[in-house]
Amino acid sequence: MAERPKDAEEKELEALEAAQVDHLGVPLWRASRAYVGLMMAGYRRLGYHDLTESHTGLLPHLDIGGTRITTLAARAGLTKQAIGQMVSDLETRGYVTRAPDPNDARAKIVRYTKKGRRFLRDGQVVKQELHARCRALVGEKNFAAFADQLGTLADQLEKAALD
Amino acid sequence: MAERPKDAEEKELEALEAAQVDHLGVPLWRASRAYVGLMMAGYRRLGYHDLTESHTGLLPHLDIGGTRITTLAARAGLTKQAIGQMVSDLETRGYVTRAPDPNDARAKIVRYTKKGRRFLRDGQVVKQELHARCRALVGEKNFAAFADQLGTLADQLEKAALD
DNA sequence: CTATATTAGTCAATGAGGTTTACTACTCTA
DNA sequence: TAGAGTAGTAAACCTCATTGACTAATATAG
Repeated sequence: MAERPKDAEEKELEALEAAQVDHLGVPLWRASRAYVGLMMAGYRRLGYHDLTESHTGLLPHLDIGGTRITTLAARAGLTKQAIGQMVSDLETRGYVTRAPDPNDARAKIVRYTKKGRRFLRDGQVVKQELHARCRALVGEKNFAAFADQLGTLADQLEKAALD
Repeated sequence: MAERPKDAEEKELEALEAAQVDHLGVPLWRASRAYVGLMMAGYRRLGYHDLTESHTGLLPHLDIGGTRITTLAARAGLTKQAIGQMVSDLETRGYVTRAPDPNDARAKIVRYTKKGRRFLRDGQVVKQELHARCRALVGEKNFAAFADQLGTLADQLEKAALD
């Protein structure tokens, strides 16, 4: 290995080393992770230690008037089984209740409890703080354009992912 | 419930409904998810069906000259146990090898196999395509600024997450 | 030149967050 | 009114990553 056995391979390695481009996926992922982390930290500071990321991701999809499992699944982009599990968790922890739908005996309606509504209210504060922080980081002037471009990117990439 | 029992609660609900702000976390998460999805789809189109997201996330951290498990863990922001598992997976699938470090008998050095280098090369193509796609979506003119702002946001949010 | 602390890596158990497959119960429609 | 479609549940499994406990090798303080 020390007496120059393969020049071709060496060249290949150098070429690979040079080609390491950093694509948009990296900052996108890092920003997303950090954002969620800060949100969870905010919730914990307010005393919500029993909620995981998936819980806090689900709750905003729940309408004030109550929502069906299937609807939640569609909104969150998950299977209804997954939502069913989360709802059970949240029920155990006292944030939501599951009641039969008077209009359809198959369906059940998930609703906030009082504790759930309190979380929702507190959550708004956390989100607004974080949003303001981002606004400051990006810069007041650029923020609107940035948010708009990010939104477009998310929309278009999701559309592209459907092939 | 139909004869106006609680005006206070009704008001509360209305207020909550109105307060649903959409924060930056949502598009950030959606864009990140879609991006990764498209990358994986690209890899699959090239015939890489045996690699998961975590594998493709790890490989770029591996230097051409080989890298220690601990170093990989630090770069990826994961525990060395987690990296150890992934490396074992990738070893089984034939993308990397694990060799003893001649300078430190405790350590092992993870290196690409020929198959691994081929993946790295193909991966560059996939990433470049996707990057170009994003560039077009955001707009040629705005792209540099956008990428820069996104990078800053990621950096700062990560720093903020350290408290 | 030991005694001790640190570092590299592994093993095993566990947990979070989902998925697929298979099923029951109800509703809608032809 | 029979059959297709829809709402939800149950169970088994998968991926990704964690914590805790451990071995072996190295570095360092006395």
